[in-house]
Amino acid sequence: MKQSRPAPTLQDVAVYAGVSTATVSRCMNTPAKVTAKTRTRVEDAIETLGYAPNFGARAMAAQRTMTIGAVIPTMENAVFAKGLQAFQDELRQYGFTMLVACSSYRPKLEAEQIRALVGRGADGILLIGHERDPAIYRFLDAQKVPTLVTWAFDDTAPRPSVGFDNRKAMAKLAQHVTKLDHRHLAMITAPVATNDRAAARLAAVGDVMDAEGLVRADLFVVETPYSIDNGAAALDLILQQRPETTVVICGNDVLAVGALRQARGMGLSVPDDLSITGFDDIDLAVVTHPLLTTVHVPHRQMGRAAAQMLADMVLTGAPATKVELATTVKLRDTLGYPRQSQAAR
Amino acid sequence: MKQSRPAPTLQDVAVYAGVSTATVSRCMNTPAKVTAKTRTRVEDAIETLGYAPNFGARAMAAQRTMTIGAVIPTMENAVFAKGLQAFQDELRQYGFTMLVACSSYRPKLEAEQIRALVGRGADGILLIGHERDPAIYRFLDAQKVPTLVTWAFDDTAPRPSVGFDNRKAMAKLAQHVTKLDHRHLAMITAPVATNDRAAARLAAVGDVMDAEGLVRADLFVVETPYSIDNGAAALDLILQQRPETTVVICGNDVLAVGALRQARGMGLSVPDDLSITGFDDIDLAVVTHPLLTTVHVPHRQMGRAAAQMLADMVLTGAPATKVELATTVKLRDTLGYPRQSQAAR
DNA sequence: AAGATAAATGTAATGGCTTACATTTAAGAT
DNA sequence: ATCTTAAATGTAAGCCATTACATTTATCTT
Repeated sequence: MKQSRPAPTLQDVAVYAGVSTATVSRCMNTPAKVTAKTRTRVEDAIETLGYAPNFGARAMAAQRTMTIGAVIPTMENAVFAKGLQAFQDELRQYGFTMLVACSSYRPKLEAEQIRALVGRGADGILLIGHERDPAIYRFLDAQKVPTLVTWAFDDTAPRPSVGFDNRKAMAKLAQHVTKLDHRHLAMITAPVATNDRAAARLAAVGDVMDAEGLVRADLFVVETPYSIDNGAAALDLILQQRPETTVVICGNDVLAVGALRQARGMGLSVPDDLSITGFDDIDLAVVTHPLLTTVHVPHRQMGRAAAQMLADMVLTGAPATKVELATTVKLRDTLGYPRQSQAAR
Repeated sequence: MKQSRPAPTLQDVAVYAGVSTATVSRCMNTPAKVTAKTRTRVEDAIETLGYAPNFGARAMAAQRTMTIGAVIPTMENAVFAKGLQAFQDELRQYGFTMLVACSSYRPKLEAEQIRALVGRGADGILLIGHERDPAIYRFLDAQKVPTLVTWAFDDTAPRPSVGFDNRKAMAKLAQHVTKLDHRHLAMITAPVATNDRAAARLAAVGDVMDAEGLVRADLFVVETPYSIDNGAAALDLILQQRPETTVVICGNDVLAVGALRQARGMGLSVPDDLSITGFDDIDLAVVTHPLLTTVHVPHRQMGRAAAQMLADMVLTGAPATKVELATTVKLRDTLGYPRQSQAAR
């Protein structure tokens, strides 16, 4: 068991190299302050002893960890994976290391993980979406850990954030839909209770319906967790309950792809018999047939921008700001005119 | 800056609650040993002060972190994301926390990250693939950190591992290919230099060619990094250089999907004009048209099994073992007879 | 009600590293 | 050669939670 582990310490290295612990420490942190000769001697000692600095001790002594924590809902969602990869790559430029935790969309778990990350000495925290128990924000404030919210942009929220306005973005797409004269809309969305991005996208569709003289309450909504199969099942349900539906707006590409598969499996032609739209513009969207109409989100850019901002906040105590990134509607091949009004073409 | 951070300590909590630090510590670690009354008092203090235990100090004092480190090539690859998610979920059952780092297929970076993870007190390490600088294994041994290799299985390797035999798995698929009478094969693979899984898959195709009386050296190979676009470009190159090619075996699904897109974009019918196969069986594979013939890898199962094994190794010092998981060839719609011999159908 | 025993709590040493400050060594000036 | 001054190195205090051991308090016997 671990107890028996006699890992070499700074002390051991110092003795082996015949210098003081301070010198060894300097070799690792401020090499310029050490003679080349002693440095090589120390480096050799480190190598032969197989020494690795004890991070806990270092964090405690230095009061700084050069670590940023990120809590995302899940790694399985390609959008987070992509954004996070960019975030990490950029962070490395600043000398930071990233720690990830996944909350599986469970608020309790998220709170726990935030605490764990802070306890681990994270110098800054990256969070997805604004909405969470105020106690968490209070905690973060008490700990004075700079926190950045991403994947969402909300002018009214008090926190710094780098993201896009989910409501605006989805509204843009929904406008395209209504402009094509669709009157019977349905939506497949991720569960909105613990996901403010999903909720915003759903609300956006309602907004547009209102504006276009449709009845918001007429929108048929199916909530289901993120997966291709669930998207397919949801479409099935929609067609059963509301066969008059002409367009299915999906809260994300994965659900849309599932819906698309199901529609085609049922012998429907997309978009001639039924239109389907997605959101995120992940790789999936450009390999389906027909190509998915969706909303492009600049995941990479978002990750990179978030890294720069958070690094700044931590390093220079930079003031909190809000950055809004633009999304673009990608009109591809799954959105067309509703079948009733095809003559209007 | 961080320096000014007066985060509450155990001491602060103890004072606030009017007890000793030991009692506070016990409240958190062995609540049964504390009176309900004092416990609530302490918990209140923790809540109001916004206290979070300092992980570094805890690790140092307890000599154990309940943390497992994982180093994967990249999060952007869905297979790792999926496996890792399962790994993490299972790990939580045992009370462990997972730390992830991404090496971007750069051996130097991987070594660095392994060191960092060990320094962070990881009680165990999960690695992808066997092949790496022996110095790393020596280091891990010196530190006595249980290490598990996954995503690969190799009887001859001395380390414990949970995975599948990439060579065998690809050979099974290649046999299906040759059985269909393809004689002009090409392969699109990830760069093999720092990726033993990719190398094994490539080697497997050669093995089968040899066994079938083909000339291994005739296999036209294109190495390119993981991305849909790269897969597309590679197909283009193949068709330019070896127009007689009848089947393109891809090292993974992402490359295959790119190749598929390109083939169809060039007006080729798949599989009538050209066969294409993938590897991994990720979501992408079942949304393309036609459906991708590929090798199914039990990512989730692998993640779960790895978690159990590694947790055991850490907790009970369980002896190192090797577990081989089975893969299955998914014959879907992108593999058919070569065009020359269509008459043979 | 006294004594024995168990439960609850407290005391203080410990772990590995960084860094302010003290000291030694080397380089440069005359 | 001698004295300044700067560079290199050393000394030792502190960061914070855990836990063995000591002490106090509560519970149970008889």
